[in-house]
Amino acid sequence: MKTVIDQKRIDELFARGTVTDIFPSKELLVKKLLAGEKIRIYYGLDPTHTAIHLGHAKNLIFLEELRQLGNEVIVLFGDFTAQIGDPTDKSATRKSLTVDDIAKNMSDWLRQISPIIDFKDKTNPAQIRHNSEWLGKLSFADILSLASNFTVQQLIERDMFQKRLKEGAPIHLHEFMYPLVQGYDSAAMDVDAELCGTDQIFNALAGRTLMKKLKDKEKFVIALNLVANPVTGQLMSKSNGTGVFIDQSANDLFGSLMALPDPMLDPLFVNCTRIPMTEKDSVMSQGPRLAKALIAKDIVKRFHGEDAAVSAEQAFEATFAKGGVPDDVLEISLADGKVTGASLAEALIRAGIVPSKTEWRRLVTDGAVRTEKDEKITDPAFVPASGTVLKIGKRRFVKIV
RNA sequence: GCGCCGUUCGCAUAGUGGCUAUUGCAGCGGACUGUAAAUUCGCGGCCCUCUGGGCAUCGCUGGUUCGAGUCCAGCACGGCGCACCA
Repeated sequence: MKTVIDQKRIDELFARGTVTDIFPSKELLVKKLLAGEKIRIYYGLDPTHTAIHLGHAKNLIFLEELRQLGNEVIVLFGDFTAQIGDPTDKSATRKSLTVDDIAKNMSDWLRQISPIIDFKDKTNPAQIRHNSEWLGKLSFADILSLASNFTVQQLIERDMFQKRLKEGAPIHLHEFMYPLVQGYDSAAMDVDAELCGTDQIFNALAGRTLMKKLKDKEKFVIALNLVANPVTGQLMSKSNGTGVFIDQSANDLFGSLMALPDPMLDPLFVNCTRIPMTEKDSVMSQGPRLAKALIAKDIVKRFHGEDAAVSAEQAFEATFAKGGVPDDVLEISLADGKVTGASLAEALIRAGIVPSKTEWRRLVTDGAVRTEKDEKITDPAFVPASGTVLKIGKRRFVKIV
């Protein structure tokens, strides 16, 4: 496939604000793209867990755009590196994963990212590679020879290592070598460029160094920002409750996006949508709630399609703005045998709605349980009639059948 | 191998042998809202016949004690330092 020389689109892509830094320079890269030169670029993922949030996904969205422009894009699964564990942002050593864990994570990731990046395009599909393919073959002599390209002084400069040294925390030798190992990926695939988050710049630059030495080639490094709350500085992540995970139904995804704090609007618009920047002011001027809905719809559309996005918005309106009940309520049945006061709690536990009977009692006592008609349930041993719809808190709904 | 230190909730932290194991973040629920933020009030192992009661719980196993997260011994895991080897 030939590349697409679309200056407007290329400019928009690099001007959105999602790109933080480009090595050696943005001008050189853009010049290359505008000249119609096809670049081979990869984005690496370490399949250390299964939860992917928008902060990761938006990098893949960026990669997909480069693919659509006719470039050769590679999604690299770090199945080998995942076994080592990247020390980035970890004060302690990450525990090693088993080969089985990694395989499971990878198939899960692939399923989750398929909607946003096209692996099946007829003329220019995104490729999938695994770094065990080449890293697993290196002999000890190869590794030593690779290592000779770096000095301890270069590697130890990394913030993370400095921090650990200061704290007297351990730095294992295999962690120390991580940038080197990751850097070798670039050389093995003979890429022209690497896409990464700003937290990975150190590693990506190690790859740049290796490319220069081994292949005498200037590898570009495109560093994309990390999605963070501009007010609190919190990154999107599970531990601080700001992560939006992509493995959700259209309705849930829409809901998760609406629940984000307002300061996230800007980063979401810039990184996760492709609404033209020229329209940003008019979107934002509608007020945070409407702007958020618009952004949420655009994001849901990417994962689930236009129709699902529209109906997700409608369902959201009906359920939460008007206090209704969603269409797709989970249906549960009480005990097969004799129905007792404990039947409801047991059925809820079976369905995974509540973790224990004690927790159920607590919810009832707190006034969190009500019927469709907004009648509060106050008795934990309440026996609902068939057909009753129960609301537990704001977002748990069940129908008794 | 020797010495020192550590292991308490998802994460982080406190805990002079004493009854109910602290606090923060994250979480859940209520109020107010826009399922926003901020605020505010409440929850916090499990189970029951529920104004009450029972069983658990501080890495593991044993011990001392009327009583152990706390003291002792052993073990496991982790860290730091030293030594040995090279």
